[in-house]
Amino acid sequence: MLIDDLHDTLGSKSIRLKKGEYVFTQGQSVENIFCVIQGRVRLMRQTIEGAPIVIHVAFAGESIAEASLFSEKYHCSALVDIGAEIAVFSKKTLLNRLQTSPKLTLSLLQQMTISVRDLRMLNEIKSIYSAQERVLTFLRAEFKQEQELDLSLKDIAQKIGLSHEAFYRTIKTLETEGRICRSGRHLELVD
Amino acid sequence: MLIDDLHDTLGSKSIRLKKGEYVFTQGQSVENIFCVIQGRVRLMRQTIEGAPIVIHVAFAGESIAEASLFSEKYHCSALVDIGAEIAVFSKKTLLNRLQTSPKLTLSLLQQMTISVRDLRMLNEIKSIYSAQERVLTFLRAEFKQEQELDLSLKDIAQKIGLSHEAFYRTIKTLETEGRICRSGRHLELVD
DNA sequence: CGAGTCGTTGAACGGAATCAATCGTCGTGG
DNA sequence: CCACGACGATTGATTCCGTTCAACGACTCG
Repeated sequence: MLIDDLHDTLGSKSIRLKKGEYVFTQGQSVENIFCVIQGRVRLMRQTIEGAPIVIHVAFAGESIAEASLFSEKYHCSALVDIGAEIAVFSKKTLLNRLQTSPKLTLSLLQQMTISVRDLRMLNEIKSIYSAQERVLTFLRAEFKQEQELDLSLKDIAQKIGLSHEAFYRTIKTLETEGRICRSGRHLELVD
Repeated sequence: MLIDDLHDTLGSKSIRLKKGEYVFTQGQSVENIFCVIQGRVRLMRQTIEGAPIVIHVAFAGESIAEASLFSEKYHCSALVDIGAEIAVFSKKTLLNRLQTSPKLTLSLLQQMTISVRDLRMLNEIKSIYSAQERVLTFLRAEFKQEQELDLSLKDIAQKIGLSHEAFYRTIKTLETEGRICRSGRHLELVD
C-alpha cells in the first residue's frame, strides 16, 4: 500500500476536514501530496465554460494529487465529501525521498500505472455510443461479481458520461430485461 | 527524456518493424517495454464485442507499454502504423534497475504523470455533449496556437469520441463561422 | 492500374439530452 | 423537535443532434 510506504518514509502528519471544505483548489501552487485516511474526497475540475466535472472520487487509502508531483499548480480541486482525515506529505520532501528510496518510488509508480489503466478503461467506455452497452461494459469492468455501490447513481452517470436521467432509465431497462439485479444500493450483474 | 535515461541505464537494443506488424498483442505476457525511435505505433484494444478502438498513437520518442510494467499481460495491442524502429527493454531488467536508479525511476514516474493528465483531459473532453464545444475544447487543449495535424482527421474524431462524419461537419461549421482556419493539414484556432 | 483508405456530403432515424415535476431523505438551524 | 432547504432518485414529454447508412472523388501504395 502506497500510504504505508509514504508513512514509513516520511512520517505522519494529518489534518481533519469537514464536508464542504477544500483540501486544495484548482490553480493553487502544489505544496503537498495527500492521502485519504478516512472519509471521502471528490476531485473536481472547472471546465472552461461549463459545469464542474468530477474527475475522481477518492476513498480511504487512496492518495490524491500524486499526478501533480511534477506540476507547479493543482489542475483540479479537492472537495471533502464526507468528513475526512487526510495525511499530508510535503511535495518537496517527497521528491527528495524519492531520490533515495526506490521502494517508495516503485510503490508510487505502480499506483500511477493503475491510474492509467483505469483512465483508459473509462475512455474506452465513453467511446461506446449506446447507453445500454456503455453501462453494461462499465459494470463488467467495475464489478467482478456483485457489489455495493459506493457512489451515488448520479455520480456514476457522470463518470461514464451519461445524463443521470438516461442512466436511471438504462438500469431500469436492464433490470426489467433481467440482465442485472438491483435492490437499493446493491447491484448484481446477471450472466 | 525518458528514452535517454533508459538508454543510459539499460543500453540499446532495437528492432525494425514494417507497417502492419505487431510489436505485441493484447493478452500476451509482458516481457518487454518499448520506445518508439522512429515511425509511428498505434495502441489498439479489442473491446468485448465491438470495433477495436485506438487507445493511443505513439510517435518518435514516446515509450509504450510503460503502464504494463507491473502487469502480467498486455492489455492492448501495438500495431505499427508507419515503418518503425523500436527500442526494446526487458521488463525484468528494467524492474531491477529501477531498484537502484532513482533518476530513471523518477523519469518514468514523470512520464506517467503526463499520461494521467492527458487521459484526464480526454475524459473531460468526452463528457462534453455538444460536438462543437467538444471540438473547440479539444483544439484549445491540444494546440497552443496553431499546429500541423499529426493525426488523420478520422483518428482525431475517434480520439474525442465522435463519428468521423460528425467531426468533418463540425470543423466545417467552425470554419465557416470563422472560429478556426484550416488549409489541408494545417489548423489554426481563431480567438 | 486496382485496392484500400481518407475526406466529404446527403438523408433519415433514433436515442440521449433537456426541461420539468414529484417524492423521499437527510442535514441544519431556528 | 420540527420545518425547511438541498439534493438524490425517478418518471414523463419533447426536441434535436449525432449516428448510421450510403455514395463518391481523391490519393496513395503496391
